Amino acid sequence: MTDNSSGKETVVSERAQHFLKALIERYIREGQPVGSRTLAKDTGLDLSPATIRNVMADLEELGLVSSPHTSAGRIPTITGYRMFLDSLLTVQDLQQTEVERIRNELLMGGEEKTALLSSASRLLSGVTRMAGVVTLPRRDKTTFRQIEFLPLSERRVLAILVTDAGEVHNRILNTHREFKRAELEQASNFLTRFFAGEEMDRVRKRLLEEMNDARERLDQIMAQALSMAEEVVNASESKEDCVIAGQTNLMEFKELSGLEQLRKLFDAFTEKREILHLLDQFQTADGVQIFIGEESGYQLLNGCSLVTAPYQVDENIVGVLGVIGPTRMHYERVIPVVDVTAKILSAALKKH
Amino acid sequence: MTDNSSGKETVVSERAQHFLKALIERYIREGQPVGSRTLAKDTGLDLSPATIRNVMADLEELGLVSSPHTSAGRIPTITGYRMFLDSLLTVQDLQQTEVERIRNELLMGGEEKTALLSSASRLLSGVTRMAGVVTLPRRDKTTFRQIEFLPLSERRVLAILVTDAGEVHNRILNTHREFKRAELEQASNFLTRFFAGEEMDRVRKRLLEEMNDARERLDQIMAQALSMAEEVVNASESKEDCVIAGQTNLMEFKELSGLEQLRKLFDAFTEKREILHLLDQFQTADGVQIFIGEESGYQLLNGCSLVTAPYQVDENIVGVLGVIGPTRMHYERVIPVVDVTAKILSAALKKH
DNA sequence: ATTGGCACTCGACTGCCATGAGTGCTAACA
DNA sequence: TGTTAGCACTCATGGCAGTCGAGTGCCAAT
Repeated sequence: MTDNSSGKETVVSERAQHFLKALIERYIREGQPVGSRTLAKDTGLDLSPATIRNVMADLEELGLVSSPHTSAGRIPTITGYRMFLDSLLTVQDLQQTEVERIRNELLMGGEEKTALLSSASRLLSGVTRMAGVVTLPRRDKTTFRQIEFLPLSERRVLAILVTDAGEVHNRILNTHREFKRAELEQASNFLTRFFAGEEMDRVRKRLLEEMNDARERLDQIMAQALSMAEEVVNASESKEDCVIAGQTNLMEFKELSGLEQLRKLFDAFTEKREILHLLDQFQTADGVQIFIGEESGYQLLNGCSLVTAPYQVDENIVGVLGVIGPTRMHYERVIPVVDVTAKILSAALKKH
Repeated sequence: MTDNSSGKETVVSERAQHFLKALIERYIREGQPVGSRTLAKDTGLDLSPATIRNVMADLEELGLVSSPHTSAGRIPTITGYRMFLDSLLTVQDLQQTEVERIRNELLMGGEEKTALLSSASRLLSGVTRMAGVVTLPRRDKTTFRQIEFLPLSERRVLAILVTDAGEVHNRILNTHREFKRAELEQASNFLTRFFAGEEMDRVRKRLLEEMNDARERLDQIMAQALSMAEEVVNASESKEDCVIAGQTNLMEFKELSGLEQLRKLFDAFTEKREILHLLDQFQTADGVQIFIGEESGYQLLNGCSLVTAPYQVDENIVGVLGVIGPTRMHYERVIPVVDVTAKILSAALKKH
């Protein structure tokens, strides 16, 4: 009995996989434990419930499904989901018309970068009826393009920093003395020439070095220009890094309905830092990635899954976008949506 | 029987008011219908429950309280709350130490305007454990201070608009031809001199007039400068108008726990437009205002109240801040907090 | 290998009853 | 006349027992 016709112990037989797939698909649709009878009807082969039960017992032993209590049907476990996602799932591509619809909606809000990104987030949440999330390109990967100082009033100077992604940061500086317009212009020119094209984190580092240098040379004007630059560069850093839309969609799902659970999730969304940290991990891989909440330590994502895809500008991956929803989600639909959105977004950012 | 000793029909006797107050205070604490026995113990006077019942019957007839079903205690109605808030409520001032704590926390995030406002919002939500909300000063009440154009690359110009509140708006413009730095500077100077000190909506109007004018005079450069200015002025308008923090706190309150209800509320928070519209109504009055959800048509605020106070910069009311929470909230605590926060914020903005 | 049958388990639902909190009303009392 | 005590009534709540149905595990038959 130990050595069976076509399957060793630890390998899941062809047929068992088939059932696992059917079970998960059914469970995703209905959200309730699925029993042997329903499963028997669901799958094409006509087998009796009893047969199914045997297979189920096997699957349970392998840890792919489990029953919440003795006389309920089976539900997939995390590892069951994992297997499903890795090798069983079949995704059909989107209709061309739907791709068009996504493209249109994405570009509707204008072609400006930040508008595009928040459009993408809203779009994802709208189409999938879950929470859409988009990370903004990391600041330190962007490069310095230009810096300008403008006199506002005596002792107040407006510093403006432009990055090559077309982002503009500004900050009002209170200075010790009044600066003439010409002085400021000179400083702008110098700094711009000096740093243009460098990555922001390098700029930051070099600024500090140069400031030390200048202090030794007692070069007053230089020192002041540098310190002003440093202020605006630092200020440019601590901004929003992540756009999330459609959080409230998640309230619809009963499996996330524990208020406690939901609340933590929402708090995480407003804080964003943890979400961002999580998403960063997917920055590297290219293509759609799926992440099941429980797989990480983050228990606030229990019951959730994350479907992500990186997007790029000019061949470089600069950010990640995706969807957060209950683990029991319609992957076969969500995956292509995320995929396509990432591609369209990448294309739209290229033109820029 | 119709003409009673000291109270006409429609007037609430001194004593009845006392009981109403006790009842509401109790109800706010406990959240459950309060019956005659508990109320009898609660109030100082020692009267038997039976007496209380009589008074309650009167109050019910006047529409100030109601019982959810025949053998439950009484709960205040909207009009009951209104009377309570208008004439019965006694607020004690905050401890000096607490005022200090609020001041510190408010100023913690720096003294920049937007930082202050979002600090205020977070502060309110943190102290009251409900949702804090702050409207940003309306754009058209702010006045134009300065505009600048900077060349970015050929055909791309960065336009920067500074208002007297110290806000900076910027926008990248794609132009038809290349502009020299000197040209741009000239345009900046001209426009700044021309519009400085005007309110933004007037600026917008005059810009359009002048553009027509310029077209007639075939004044190329002027026309272009004006159209660039118009673009950035318009862009400056459609920004976030309202900061909300601590939404999730509202999930704690069982009276708002209907998922449907909560969801709508949260959606309104992310949309913000309706909330903003509502808050605008309190822009005028000065001092703490209390608004009970049901009193307006907005049914999404059913079960909620709004405690607001306007804040000012240099004697002019520029915005409103406050707290959204369940109608059953601790007004005697929330009111002074909102009041003090508004005052401190006003003071902090004055220095600016 | 697959199936039918049988006993068993468990959650969900139902009806029932006792309990207790609270009310309205009436009559008695100061 | 205002206050009180007492009584009958209502209703939500919680526990208990019973039923139903979905589902399982196992065993014997095909």
